[in-house]
Amino acid sequence: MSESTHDDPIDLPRAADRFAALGHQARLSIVRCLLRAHPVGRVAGELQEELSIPASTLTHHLDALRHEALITQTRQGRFVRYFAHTHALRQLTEFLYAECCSASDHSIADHRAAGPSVKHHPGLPILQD
Amino acid sequence: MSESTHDDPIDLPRAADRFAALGHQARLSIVRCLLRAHPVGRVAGELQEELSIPASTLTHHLDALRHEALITQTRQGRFVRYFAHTHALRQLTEFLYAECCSASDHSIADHRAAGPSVKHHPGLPILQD
DNA sequence: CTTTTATTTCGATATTTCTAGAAACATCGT
DNA sequence: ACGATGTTTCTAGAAATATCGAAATAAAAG
Repeated sequence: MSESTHDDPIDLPRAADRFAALGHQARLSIVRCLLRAHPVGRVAGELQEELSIPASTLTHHLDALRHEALITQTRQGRFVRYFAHTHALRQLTEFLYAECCSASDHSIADHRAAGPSVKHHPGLPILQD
Repeated sequence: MSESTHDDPIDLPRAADRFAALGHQARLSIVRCLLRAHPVGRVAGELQEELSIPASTLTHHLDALRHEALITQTRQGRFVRYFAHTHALRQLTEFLYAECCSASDHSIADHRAAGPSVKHHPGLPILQD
């Protein structure tokens, strides 16, 4: 029990790149499929069938995910098996969660409450109610 | 204790669009800034100063985030104040986490170990070495 | 009502990303 | 060695996204 969720916190530019990698339907499908198949993984052909896209397009997306270290690959004979890189994915959720957990959900409901008012110097946006 | 984190689970195309919205350095910076400032929020001018980008570019990114419901806005006199939409952001982390939590971290370390062999029909991808 | 401040809209350009066929490469079975 | 199968590389056109100045809009201040 030494390795619960010990992180290297991820930096913002990297997080943005990784979010971008997930920001495509085909690639997010791949990642979800690999997470569900974890730790067995899936070979490229299986992914291709699941996604119904041309092989070259699939490879392109797999490269993009691999470049961001969100998945890994290994050759098994004629097949290439892909795996979700769960640690990298967890880092990503934690990037948001770290900031998000302390934020309670006031904002949406009471927008109006956010009141401007009480201005000091003109030009300085004060919040306060 | 009624409203812990009860979700509408988010569907994949929407999740992909939202990840894409986060997949840009400027926009991720905006979101992080708004989360840190939550629930006070930030007016556009404050965000612009923090990011050091032209106003029109900032608006463009704010529109993109708003279109994906990741942030909200409200006018306060001459100012427009922006807020993180924490629920939508949480949904997004949960989209990954839901699949990710059950996936323990075997894959990276023992790629080679990937599993049993026993090939049946040629053409069926079996794992194992 | 004119000016000043805050922000958005418009428009045009630059850049990146996506898509997918064809050809190449890798490995297995015979 | 040959043929079949699985996957990647190459290529190029199409589509989407990013950038930002200039003009337009909104609201307060003078």
